[in-house]
Amino acid sequence: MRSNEPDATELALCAVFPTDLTMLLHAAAERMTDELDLAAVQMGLNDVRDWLVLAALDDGRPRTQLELSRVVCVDKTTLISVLDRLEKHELVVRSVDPADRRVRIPQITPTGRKVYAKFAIARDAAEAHALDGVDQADRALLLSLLARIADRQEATLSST
Amino acid sequence: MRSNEPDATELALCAVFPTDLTMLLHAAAERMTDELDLAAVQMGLNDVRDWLVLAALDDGRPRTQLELSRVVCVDKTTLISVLDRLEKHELVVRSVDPADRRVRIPQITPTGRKVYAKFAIARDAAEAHALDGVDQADRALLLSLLARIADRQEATLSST
DNA sequence: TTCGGATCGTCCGGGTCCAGACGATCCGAA
DNA sequence: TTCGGATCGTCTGGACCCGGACGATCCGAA
Repeated sequence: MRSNEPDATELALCAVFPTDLTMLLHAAAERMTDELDLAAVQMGLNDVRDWLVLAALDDGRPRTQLELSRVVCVDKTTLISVLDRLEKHELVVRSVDPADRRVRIPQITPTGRKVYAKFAIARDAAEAHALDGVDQADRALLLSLLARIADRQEATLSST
Repeated sequence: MRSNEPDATELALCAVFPTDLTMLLHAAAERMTDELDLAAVQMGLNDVRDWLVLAALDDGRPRTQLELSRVVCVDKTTLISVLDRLEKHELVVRSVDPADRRVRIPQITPTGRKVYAKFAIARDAAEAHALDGVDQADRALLLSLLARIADRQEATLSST
């Protein structure tokens, strides 16, 4: 029950760390994920990694599992369980590369493509909702700054 | 060794999902966290939760563990292990509220304050680095949009 | 005072994650 | 051809996370 202290404790971390970039990034990502996870489970996907992998596969470009794990930033061992689940639901198939029988090429199936398309609609709606009332220029700026932050670290990492 | 395929596979997920808000939020948060985790470990903290808790305690406002767990968005059971670790390193102490012996009031110690201050410098440097070259107005816009996204969902949640 | 329900911090069980080890396979050198 | 090192996907051990249950404590009603 929240009848005792309805809003006193509800001050989210934004109230405590109003200007901390990292905190805000986390909180915002969390909020979006929560909303999308809800949509994802409704159509049989498990969590953010499922549709993340599906999204990466949706462009049809062949990738090995290792490449895929790097692209979506999921540990290769964890990726196995994701692919196992998706394959069980017949959303992807793993085919062996005839040129190199060590590697598996996960591919999205027509069913998988359909599920992902349906999910993409929900995703776009959620993102549009989150940015409701923000004009186009500001949205573009937000996205570009985020992309800049996301990419920046590659330089600092490779300097080791 | 990255001598074989140095940059071919390095195209991060921004290249795959250039316009997806949620993805970018995740990636950006991840990058910042990676950088800050590095700084945190160097001064004896464990991961993002440690300095998150420390940051919340640094304002000196007394909070119960339950309140604290809500503020920093950490499960109350997980918070216990965080506090155990911080207390072992003498960065915080748990004192019993004399008015209600059920509750514990975690408080930051002078040592903890010192460690956090040191970390805060590294954090500010990392964030300044991430936004290097972005003018003040754009930074403010970024922060406000992130805060907006982070807070937005409370409304949609409480509507249930 | 006594007592039942509510709330605090903590503990336990099942599930998940990831570093490291492993077999299978490729490829270049001899 | 043969062989040693490198790389692929998979498996496994130990650590972590969190929902639910627990004892301790508070507080209002009788």
